[in-house]
Amino acid sequence: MVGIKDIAKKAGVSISTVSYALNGSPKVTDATRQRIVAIADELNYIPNMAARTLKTQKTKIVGIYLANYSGVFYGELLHGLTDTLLAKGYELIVCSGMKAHRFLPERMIDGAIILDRGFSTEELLEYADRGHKIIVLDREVEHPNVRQVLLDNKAGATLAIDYLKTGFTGKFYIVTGPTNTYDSEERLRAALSELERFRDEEVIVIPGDFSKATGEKAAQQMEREWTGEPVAVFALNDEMAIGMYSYFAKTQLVIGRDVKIIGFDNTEVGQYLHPRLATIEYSKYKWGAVAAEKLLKLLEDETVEDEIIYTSLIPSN
Amino acid sequence: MVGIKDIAKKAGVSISTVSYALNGSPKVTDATRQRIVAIADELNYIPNMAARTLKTQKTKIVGIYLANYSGVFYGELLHGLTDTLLAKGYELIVCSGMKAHRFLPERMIDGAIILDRGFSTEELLEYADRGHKIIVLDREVEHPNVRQVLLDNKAGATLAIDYLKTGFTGKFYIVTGPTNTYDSEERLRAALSELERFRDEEVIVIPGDFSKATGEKAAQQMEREWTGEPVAVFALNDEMAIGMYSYFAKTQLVIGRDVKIIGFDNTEVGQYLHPRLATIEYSKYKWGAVAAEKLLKLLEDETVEDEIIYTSLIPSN
DNA sequence: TTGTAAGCGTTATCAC
DNA sequence: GTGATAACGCTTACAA
Repeated sequence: MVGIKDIAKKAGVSISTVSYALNGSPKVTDATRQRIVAIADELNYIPNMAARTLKTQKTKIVGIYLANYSGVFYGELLHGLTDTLLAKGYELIVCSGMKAHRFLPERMIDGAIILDRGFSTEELLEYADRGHKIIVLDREVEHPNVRQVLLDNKAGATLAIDYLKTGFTGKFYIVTGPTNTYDSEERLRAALSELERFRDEEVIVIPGDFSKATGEKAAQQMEREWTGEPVAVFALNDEMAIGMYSYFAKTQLVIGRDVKIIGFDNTEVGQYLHPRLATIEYSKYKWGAVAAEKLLKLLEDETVEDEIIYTSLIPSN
Repeated sequence: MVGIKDIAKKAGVSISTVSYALNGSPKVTDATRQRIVAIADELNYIPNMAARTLKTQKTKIVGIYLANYSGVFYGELLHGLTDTLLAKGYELIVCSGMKAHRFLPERMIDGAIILDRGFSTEELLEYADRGHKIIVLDREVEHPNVRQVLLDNKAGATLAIDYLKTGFTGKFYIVTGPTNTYDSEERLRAALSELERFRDEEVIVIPGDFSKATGEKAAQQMEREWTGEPVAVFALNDEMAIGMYSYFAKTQLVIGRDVKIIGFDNTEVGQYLHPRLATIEYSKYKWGAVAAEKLLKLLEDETVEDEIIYTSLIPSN
């Protein structure tokens, strides 16, 4: 392996001069810098990041923790993240799995963005206490080293209920996400509170877990409980709504006529369903971009506020 | 930051003893090990990975390079990768963007898996020459430090053509991927050679780039060239086929009657289209699992063969 | 402007 | 079985 030592030898200067030259320090003349840089890439020099990190305690890498990799869902989010990180000289790595949690305390990454319920809030706070900077996308946390960029679930859920409500009277269903999930609980709370404004309605809450499978099970239950009257359902995410489409397709019940459905997230698949899945949309790109921006500011010790990502309605057709 | 030095002081032993104890060396008595381990997590000790890496030149991390994060496409692939890597004590990080290429020569990762045309073969060979181990998923490379795990595009494309051919006579279209892409070229070559077996057919090749947009443009061209006779089209990936669905939906031409389409990749969206998108399927999970397995063997200096991932047909309905 | 040298936190090679 | 101590490759005072 060729290091600055080799370059120094070949250039007839000391290693510190090489270091200065390569790091663009003004302490070195342009002439020597040019000479050193030339030698460096003639020798195919590549800096050893471990050595640099050991010294500087910074890696210029941030990690995003995702619960699972599935779904187009994350694509846009990651684009938003990388676009703003790369612009500031940072790299992004996507982490998953418990063992990768160590990246933070081991200082392999300078900061973390979390959208992963598998990362417990206690653990997260432990790292925050150690001084690590964190942005959470899936919970509320109060800590000087943690900021949150959350979806406006309340507004989204309210829009969803209002959508279902227009031109419809009858039984309401809500299919929830996993318990103790911020997004699910917020959406449920807001939906119920909006429904309360219309005292007369019956609402049945079916527990789900944001998976297609629980969407199908929920649809099955609705079929069982079918009375001949149309029903409206708010699936707290698109994934479950898609599961419901799959199930209803095999029954006599037709979506749009017997069952009115709305999801949440505006995943790609939804727009190809018949009829198009009504859903709550938000900019995943912006979500990522804002999260990255906040994290960078936090790393620079600037003052940072929490932020909300707004939502809007996409009706069916 | 607490390091082995602090533990040593508190335990009244030397740092080397602490290092031995923490790394499970047999050179230390169980008694002292227990004492040291106890002190270590009492002090909340976390090993510094930069220091260890600097010394050992190994990180136990492998990187996967993806061209873009979009699509459910990668979800399964990544699952296959992580499942087998974690089982062997390795971590996976997902890399994207040119700057992350440095992770390999900088030794931030022990090895790489590549599915990213942005990573040029020259660069790749340069790293391989430096001794880095690489698995490629998107090209053919001959090098002792590189192995390939490729799709059986030939079989897949042949299946696709045979599918289109059954019960159909008329004009054939093929919409390609970007030029110089292994998968696109292989599929095109195999498709054309299979079509040649039926001399009588006319085949029109439309250049695309695997994006939805070029699929739409191709569909537009087909509409323009429409003669009233049904046409069959092999879109070299699902993404473009989906774009074609979108376009044809706005025209008089109906898929299944006027246009027979098949894609490649079996992406999730395809199954929700009407009619279901015919496509060529393969196990993305297995693709990832095999790639990871090969890389690990390469890292252990075991002998490793290239491998092929088989494909099968999913018809429309 | 350049050189000397002291770390950064480990691991690993020696002695003891 | 345990303890000094020399690397690992780099950054950065401080000295020249």
